[in-house]
Amino acid sequence: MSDKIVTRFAPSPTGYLHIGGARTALFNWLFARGHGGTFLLRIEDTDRERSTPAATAAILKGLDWLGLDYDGEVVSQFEGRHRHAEVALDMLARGAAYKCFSTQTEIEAFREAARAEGRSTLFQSPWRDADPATHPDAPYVIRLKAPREGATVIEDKVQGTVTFKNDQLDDMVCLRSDGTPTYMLAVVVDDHDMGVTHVIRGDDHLTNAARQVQVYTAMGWDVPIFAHIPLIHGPDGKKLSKRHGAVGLEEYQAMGYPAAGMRNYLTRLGWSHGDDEFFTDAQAREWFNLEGIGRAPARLDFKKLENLCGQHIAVAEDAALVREIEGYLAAAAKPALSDAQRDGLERAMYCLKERAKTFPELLEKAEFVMTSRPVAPDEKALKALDPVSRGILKTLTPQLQNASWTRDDLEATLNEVAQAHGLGFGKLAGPLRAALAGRSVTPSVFDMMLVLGREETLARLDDQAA
RNA sequence: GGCCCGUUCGUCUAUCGGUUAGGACACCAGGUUUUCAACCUGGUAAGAGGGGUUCGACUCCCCUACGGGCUGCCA
Repeated sequence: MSDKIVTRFAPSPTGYLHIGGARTALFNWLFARGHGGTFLLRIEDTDRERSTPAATAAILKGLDWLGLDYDGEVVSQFEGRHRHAEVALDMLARGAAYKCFSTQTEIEAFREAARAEGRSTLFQSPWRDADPATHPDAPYVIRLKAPREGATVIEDKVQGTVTFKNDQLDDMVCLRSDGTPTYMLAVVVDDHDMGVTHVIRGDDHLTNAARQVQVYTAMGWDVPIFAHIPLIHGPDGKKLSKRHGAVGLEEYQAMGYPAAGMRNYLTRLGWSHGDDEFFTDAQAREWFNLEGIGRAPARLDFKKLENLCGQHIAVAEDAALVREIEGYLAAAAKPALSDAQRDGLERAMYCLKERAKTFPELLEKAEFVMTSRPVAPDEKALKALDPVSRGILKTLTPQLQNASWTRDDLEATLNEVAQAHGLGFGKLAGPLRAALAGRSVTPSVFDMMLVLGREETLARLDDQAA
């Protein structure tokens, strides 16, 4: 295949960016970027009732956070409505479509009767072969004159060859009675006009694909390559919904997952490249292919997400992490970092990033560098600061006064002190940790001393010493 | 109801007719340890059920069960 690959993500702006939609976008992006292709974004806003600018904004924000950049301008499907109508009229002119004057109440009655008799509820319009001379002066929709014999076949890259008998497919509405196009028509026209070569989308569109192929055929257009990917399910195997917790991508940012970890997890969910679990964006782009996509729906597993996120945090650059954490704080509506905190965080990052899976966890361990004197110990820290321990801290100060401030020397000094008191190092580390951080969960005491520096360290010890 | 898709350890998956069915996360046990995290060693754990086809099926076919999707002048 020498033609350039063009993919697209086409969400409808009716809410937040669904986690499943985000994965669909990711697959399209990965496929395009990995093959030197183009990744387009089109907002399916033909449903004027439900589409909102806020939802579009949420989608853009979500894609931006996930790091999925699209080529060109965002396409509004609604704005192409005249073009869509033009195609509908074209099909009408060439006899591939027809005007249907059946009212919605008539159709409803037809379906009810069909249901009652156990017949197929697919609507069969009496106007399909009507003589135009008999057309009333009334509102009408334009329906596709779909073939009734034979079958429509989808060659799907994920689902394989899927055959639909044409008598199972109805004459879909292309143009509504108010003259606006339906989604079914609009996708086909837009995908064709935008030169989309690969349609990668949720498998809830698999049946739709058959109807859409009929439009391509009616217009004599090339049918794109389809890849219908399985939907994501909740931990209980049911379709993912709000009762499972987070479904909107923005919630994941607010929970403090790094975007890189999210990308890795989402890529690996339902797609595989041998036994590779943890990979970089570059590797993902290089490895991603349609063949590796599974056919069964996958369930969300937060533990695995966390594990992957932890690995990505560990290998990320310090400055980049600080920036991403600031984004997290904003998304979670938490107080922003002060300049001093930002500096401290970056200095301490080297010892924080290897022990956290999420940003809240990282920030918890960063507390020692985020607070300023006097440090207020929490309950657990207070327990470590009993009178005896406070006494030991006091004897520590002179030793530290003259110690050279390197990890090795601090370690040696502290071990000596512990021995002098006949204690294991653990007994000394507890109070030290409490005095330095006011917390019981922190990086190693040596790292804290190094990050804090001699002066601050001694001051904090002095605050708690007795 | 009709049509379509799916079903390997708890979870994500490898396998593409011949394997002691592999890996990762999670879990359990032990080790290490300065709290947390990490790390080391070992372990538990899977082909939905039933029929075929075949010398041989997780792999191919059929049926059933279960899950999902579509069946809109929603997308």
